Amino acid sequence: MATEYSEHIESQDKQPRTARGLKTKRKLLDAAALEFGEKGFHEASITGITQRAGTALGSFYTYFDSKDELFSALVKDMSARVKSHAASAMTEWQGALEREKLALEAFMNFAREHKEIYRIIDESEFVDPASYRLHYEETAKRIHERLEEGSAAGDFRGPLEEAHAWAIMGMNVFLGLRYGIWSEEKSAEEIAEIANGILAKGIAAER
Amino acid sequence: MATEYSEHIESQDKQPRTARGLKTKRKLLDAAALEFGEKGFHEASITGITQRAGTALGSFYTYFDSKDELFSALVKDMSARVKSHAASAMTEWQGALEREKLALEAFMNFAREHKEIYRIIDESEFVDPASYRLHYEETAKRIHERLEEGSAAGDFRGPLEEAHAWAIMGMNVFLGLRYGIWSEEKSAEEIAEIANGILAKGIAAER
DNA sequence: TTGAAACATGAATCAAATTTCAACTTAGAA
DNA sequence: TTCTAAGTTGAAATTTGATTCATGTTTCAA
Repeated sequence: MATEYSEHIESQDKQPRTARGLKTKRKLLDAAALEFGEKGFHEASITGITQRAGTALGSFYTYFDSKDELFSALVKDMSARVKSHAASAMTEWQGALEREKLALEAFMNFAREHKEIYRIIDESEFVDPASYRLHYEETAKRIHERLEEGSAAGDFRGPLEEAHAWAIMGMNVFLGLRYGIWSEEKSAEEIAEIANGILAKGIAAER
Repeated sequence: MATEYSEHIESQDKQPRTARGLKTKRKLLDAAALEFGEKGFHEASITGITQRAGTALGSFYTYFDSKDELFSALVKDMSARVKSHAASAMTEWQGALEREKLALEAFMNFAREHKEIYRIIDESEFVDPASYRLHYEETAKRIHERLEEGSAAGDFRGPLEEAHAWAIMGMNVFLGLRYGIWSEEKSAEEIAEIANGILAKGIAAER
């Protein structure tokens, strides 16, 4: 074993060692989020990224091994951001049902404010499938945990399976695309209320 | 006006004029569906497509103007196929709720049998956004019409809006991805039943 | 203050596809 | 049977953008 610590963490990208380097890497990351969000992975170019960042083309390779590696890093970063944003929005809730409403509302607002994040995660299905899958599997797992908690608390009927979580996640993602990204004709609250109505009582006529 | 009919339908690709040509174009289309489905748009190559089709590289350009144009044609074709498959599966139904179940079940089975179609439509979000949008807007419209019909028949509560249709579509698409494309651990019927349970009565505890 | 490591630069290199094209073959109407 | 339009072929031209690298500059610990 080597005596140095953390020396061979493979695929860890080239870390900056000075304040200047850190700043440059940050600029590249931010520029890349914009460029990828605007143009998509393939239309985006390293040239475009470095131009936005205001650095030389070559500087890109001081911090990243390749275009793919950068995209991958970005997806993981965005995924974490979505997660943490949702979590922080679900602090104040009365019941499990209301919590789901807050989750969707937060997601919708986040999508509106960060359309580039939505697009990057979505495109990872084709550019970095493993990250895409991980993102949605983890998201589904969190939803499923909330559902089971809700069942235990008597708010939800049981048993609710993983598939219920995927159904809810799908609803949320498509509503986010349609009413968050494509148009903002309706408020996030309004949309969240509609989805919550489905979760509360379905769409069947009163018995 | 020209006397010939249908002479200047722009962007109509180069139509074959003999049986041989028709056959070649068909081979290219089928090969392309496989190639795009397997590798995705950017990893796919014209070379790969013509090799699969067993034609020369140059023959591709006898029938298509570009790789993009071919992809676009394919998306529209696949979109129509999904639509018609779903429609033909929804013939025998007792009530509006059951009809939605049949629709999802059909979609799941179709996704399993034609994973390449699922992928091509999904990737069109980035390669040919207009077609992607059209596909989902039309699908949502059809769902919405079914919902309104269900309300009128007294099966569904009213009023059900466009957003309800998008929510249902999102559920279906994500369940299709998770339990149709990624794994077939559960039967389509089982998954459709779970989703239908949500539509029937939501997930809240009994009042 | 100074020297070595870190960082910045952008022209040049490399790689990988798409698309073109001129020569050749086949289909099918007259 | 003949002749022309339709179709086929694959090597070569183009295009496009990622990646390399030799040179110059800046940082910062000693």
